[in-house]
Amino acid sequence: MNKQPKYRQVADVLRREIANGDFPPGARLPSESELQQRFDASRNTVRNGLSLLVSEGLISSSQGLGYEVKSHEVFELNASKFENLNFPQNGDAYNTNVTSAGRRPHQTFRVEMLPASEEIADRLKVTAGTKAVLRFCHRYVDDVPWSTQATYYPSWLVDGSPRLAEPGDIEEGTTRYLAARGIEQVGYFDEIAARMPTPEEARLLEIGAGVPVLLWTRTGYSAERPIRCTITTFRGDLNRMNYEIGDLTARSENEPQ
Amino acid sequence: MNKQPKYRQVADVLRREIANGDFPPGARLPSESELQQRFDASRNTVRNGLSLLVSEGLISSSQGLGYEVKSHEVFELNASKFENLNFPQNGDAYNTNVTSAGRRPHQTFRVEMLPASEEIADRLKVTAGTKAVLRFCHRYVDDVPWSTQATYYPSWLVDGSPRLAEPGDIEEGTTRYLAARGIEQVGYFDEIAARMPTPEEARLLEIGAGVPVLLWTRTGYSAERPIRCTITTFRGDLNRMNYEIGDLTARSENEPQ
DNA sequence: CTGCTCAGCTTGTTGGTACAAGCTGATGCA
DNA sequence: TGCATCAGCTTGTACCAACAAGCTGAGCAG
Repeated sequence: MNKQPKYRQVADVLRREIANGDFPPGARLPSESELQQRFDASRNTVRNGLSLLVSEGLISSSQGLGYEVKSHEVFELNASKFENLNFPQNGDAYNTNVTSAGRRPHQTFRVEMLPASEEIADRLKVTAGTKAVLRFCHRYVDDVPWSTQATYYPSWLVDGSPRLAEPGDIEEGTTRYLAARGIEQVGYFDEIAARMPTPEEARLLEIGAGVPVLLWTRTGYSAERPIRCTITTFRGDLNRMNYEIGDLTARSENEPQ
Repeated sequence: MNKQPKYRQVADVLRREIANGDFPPGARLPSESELQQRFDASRNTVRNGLSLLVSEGLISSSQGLGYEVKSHEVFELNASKFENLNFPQNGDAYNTNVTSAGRRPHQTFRVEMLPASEEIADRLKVTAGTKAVLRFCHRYVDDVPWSTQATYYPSWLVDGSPRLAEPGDIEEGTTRYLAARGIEQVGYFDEIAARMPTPEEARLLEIGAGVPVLLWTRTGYSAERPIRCTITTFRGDLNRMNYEIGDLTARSENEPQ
């Protein structure tokens, strides 16, 4: 007989009931005091069980309101379609993506110059501490924080393309602007990782407990060397990244059905 | 004056000290009772703070031992190089990948036939509930659980390629076996998501609290239709997925330096 | 009818206690 | 020497109590 601790039993029962649909997304769970009676446990024990489910990302709590079952409609991000010359700019892709989903995009933007961290310098193949230009974007969908995007450009590149270091949008898109100045991006290397958010990330993305962030690092290359590095953070529960590789005519043919 | 709750202060101070390097990866934190004295807080409060750091994936605890700062060496997974005819089988890629990193691969394997879930049926473009063959792999590196991989084949495909439904490896690789029977995989569609593990996943991957899983769903297509769907789960803290897109000669040229 | 206050619900924070259970090293016996 | 035991550390589980703070609806004052 493998006796589980009581707080785990509480979590297990509630988890199964949520999976069953007894508590559909958006529904409120019974209050802590009700659960105390139901499971004949102290408040702390019930809270321990509930906090397990919170950290699994299944439910969330708010003071005064109670515990609510989270819903998760995911947003699809087609990463293999971004940033070619015909469909040039990240910002554009974001705007069209969001707008075509019938939602409202909104972003804040800033530019700064700072020494490259080891991580960035490594990817840009420059010496750590070298100055780099950071173009930073904080994106919202329907006023809900969606992603942060930090793009770093090495200083040698900025010397010949000074508008990168100026605040404000580059209307034609950075990729096109660079191409016009002889810097053509011909390939990129993507890295995708997941982890729990830092407090800073949790604040920017308004992430509650139990929600990981997706980290997407894209390093763009010209034929000669790396020209930029973009680090994007997403809420893991609301986003999914897609890559199309090879011939997918079979997929797109059947899609409209 | 924005007074943070005491347990958050505890977490913030320790988090900064960990980031500072006061407690390097592998080091043990002071015990709960020491922290009680240092922060003049009750044991519950200290534990609350520590559990925050645990759920951020920064530290882990074990009964009798204490709290330890986690290290995270990541394993790189080049997803855009898998599964073409020259380098055919997932299993092969895993074995060579792991062996070339100087580590020891080990896997368990099983085959079963079961009705397709909605998720699988949708991707394989068959009716939900149709029979599908599941080939399931549980992979270890140096006896540490690394990933679970479930590949589903639609029954119409299995009819013409019966070895898929038989237990035991297909030596030449499933991709090559299928190609020999006229089913050529010409493209695939990848979806990558992150979330907190289910208890089942946490058990299989021996994941502690605060570690998300990376979910990699790859649907393979012939020129006509989807032929398989592979769902792989990884420990998010130990793995990173890579995609190479376009021309990356600049990257590989400089790599050996 | 409008708008405010407040009782009464909810969860959040902090303190306390007690015992269970896992680990380690010292002690002491054979 | 070698092995078993156990004291004394660690975290894990479970209980209790009290007050803070956020939310909602009832009910009262204007």
